[in-house]
Amino acid sequence: MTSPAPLDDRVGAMLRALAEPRRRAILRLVAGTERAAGEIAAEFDVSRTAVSQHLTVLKESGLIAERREGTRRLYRARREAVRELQAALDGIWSDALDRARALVEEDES
Amino acid sequence: MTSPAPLDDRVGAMLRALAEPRRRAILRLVAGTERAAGEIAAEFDVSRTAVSQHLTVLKESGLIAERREGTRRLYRARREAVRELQAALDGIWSDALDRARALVEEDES
DNA sequence: GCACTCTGTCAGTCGATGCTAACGTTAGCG
DNA sequence: CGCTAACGTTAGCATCGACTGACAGAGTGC
Repeated sequence: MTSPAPLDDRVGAMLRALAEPRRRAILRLVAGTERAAGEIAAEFDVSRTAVSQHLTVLKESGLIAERREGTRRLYRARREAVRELQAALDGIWSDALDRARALVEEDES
Repeated sequence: MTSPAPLDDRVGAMLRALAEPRRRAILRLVAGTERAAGEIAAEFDVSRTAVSQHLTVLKESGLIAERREGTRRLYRARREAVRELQAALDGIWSDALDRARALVEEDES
């Protein structure tokens, strides 16, 4: 499977990563185009350190992938991860249906 | 339109709201079934105050709707809001395509 | 009006997190 | 090997956000 860690953990990690505006901007930047860390950092008014930390968070959430090439590190957005997140959002309602069914059974007992 | 506030602000508010595990649990709880505030609070081991604040955050993000009935306040998840969020996530890549096109034009100049 | 219920709001505490500055690490070049 | 470039990592600081306890308000029944 694609889930070495529990699914809700990974979804939570992605949502926490996306909660930060700057991380969303970074994700948009590496969507479709692979970019190097310094290249990304140059786009923002914060230190490279801060951007590097954001990249770490995004990477650990699975939203971006890292590839090394010499001293450079290239990043790209993982669309599959976003799809997984979108599916999990749908799951909110299917879980709700399960609970509704359970309630009905309780009433019938 | 459905957007009195800029779209990215609303998306950001939703993501920030969903970043909190307890708020996700609350959202699941009111997905499909309308529930009262106290009823929701009873499901968790935190004070009603905390739950009330979570409900406020969720409401301001647009993820849930509030309806008053007597002294009670009933909450339900707004699936439309989640759909809007999912669409915004897709938008990450369409924006990327726009940028890619712009880059091509630059190269051609 | 009085009491009781259901709920939101305010003030204050404490841990989480985003930031900067200084340092460590790895790859390539002479 | 020495030097530089491109990164990540650590320590320390400031702000944010989740929580609790005490209080306030609106609705219902007596």
